[in-house]
Amino acid sequence: MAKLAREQLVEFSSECSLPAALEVVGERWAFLILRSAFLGMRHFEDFQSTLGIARNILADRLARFVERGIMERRPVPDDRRRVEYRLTEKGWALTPTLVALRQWGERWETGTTAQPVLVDVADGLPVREVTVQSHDGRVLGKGDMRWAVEGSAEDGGAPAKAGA
Amino acid sequence: MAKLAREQLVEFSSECSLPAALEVVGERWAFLILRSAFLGMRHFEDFQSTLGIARNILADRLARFVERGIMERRPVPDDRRRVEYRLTEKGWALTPTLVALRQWGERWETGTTAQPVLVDVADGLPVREVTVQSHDGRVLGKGDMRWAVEGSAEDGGAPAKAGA
DNA sequence: GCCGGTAAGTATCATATTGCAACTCAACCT
DNA sequence: AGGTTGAGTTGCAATATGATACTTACCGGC
Repeated sequence: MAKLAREQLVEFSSECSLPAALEVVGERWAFLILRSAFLGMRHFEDFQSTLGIARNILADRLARFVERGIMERRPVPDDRRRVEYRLTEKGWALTPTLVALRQWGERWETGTTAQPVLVDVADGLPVREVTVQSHDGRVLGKGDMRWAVEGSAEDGGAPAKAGA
Repeated sequence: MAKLAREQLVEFSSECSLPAALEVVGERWAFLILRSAFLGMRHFEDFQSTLGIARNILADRLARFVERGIMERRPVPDDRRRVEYRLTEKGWALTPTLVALRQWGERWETGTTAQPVLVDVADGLPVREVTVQSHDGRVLGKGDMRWAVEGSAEDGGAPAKAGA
């Protein structure tokens, strides 16, 4: 990726949506709680006992998730002690992020593929590695992409319309 | 995604590589520092001034990144006060995660596409949305994937061996 | 309609992490 | 020499996290 001028970096820093995302999922435990939710967990006690997280922290995180629209909190009609936390569409939309992070950990940290594995329901085969791809689906490596500003065609390429 | 038995969830929790990944990039500031590095920043003062992070924390994060193999620290020969921090291959491998997170923030938090945008150097067009895909490249949505254990086919497949 | 137990939290206090500002210290610049 | 820059430390205040204990509402059996 080509270097940018320093002013552009500063600008990027201030208006990028990464900080916004991190405000929601950047705290300790956030991804781990989400992972449990992705796997089907829904109740306070389940999150608590499997993760070993302190109860007050868990309560705080769940409340924040609900507040930020990542999870929905709803009482269970059958048993009025129980409450269900379930992912909203916004929450499910974090799947690629979570999978990418896990795959990175497998490749570069643990070195092993852990169970269970995420597979395609259609054929039971494991999902692909999550990658950054061009508009037409080519997998892009480190040298194949660059940061571009607005409609500036930089090296003569087509005007970059909003998208990344 | 289909639900898993509770035992499987617990097992997953303990051996999944997500915690391993989070140990490296799960702290506050980690992704923001990485973002700056992806954009081409290399020096302590640049990270510090653009991010506004406390100097001691920055020093700590950079040292940890180096320790974990995400960045490489090397003195600049021309000016022996200066030090360069640059991403290793392992660090660059976090690109999909970072891009996925940023895209999520754009879609669900800020609602706008921020500058600069990541584009394909070949044609200058913005990269695709990062998605989870099947082995043959179909984009998989929430209902199109499930967690499966070992080489077990569909439901009731081979006995799920624990461990690994 | 009491009793032991479960579910989802709060409250309290100890420990860790972060943030801020000032300081060091070698190296460069003039 | 004297001032400045780059890359950090140091010391202390402000937050966040963690470990228990406690509370409240509810269930199911008797």
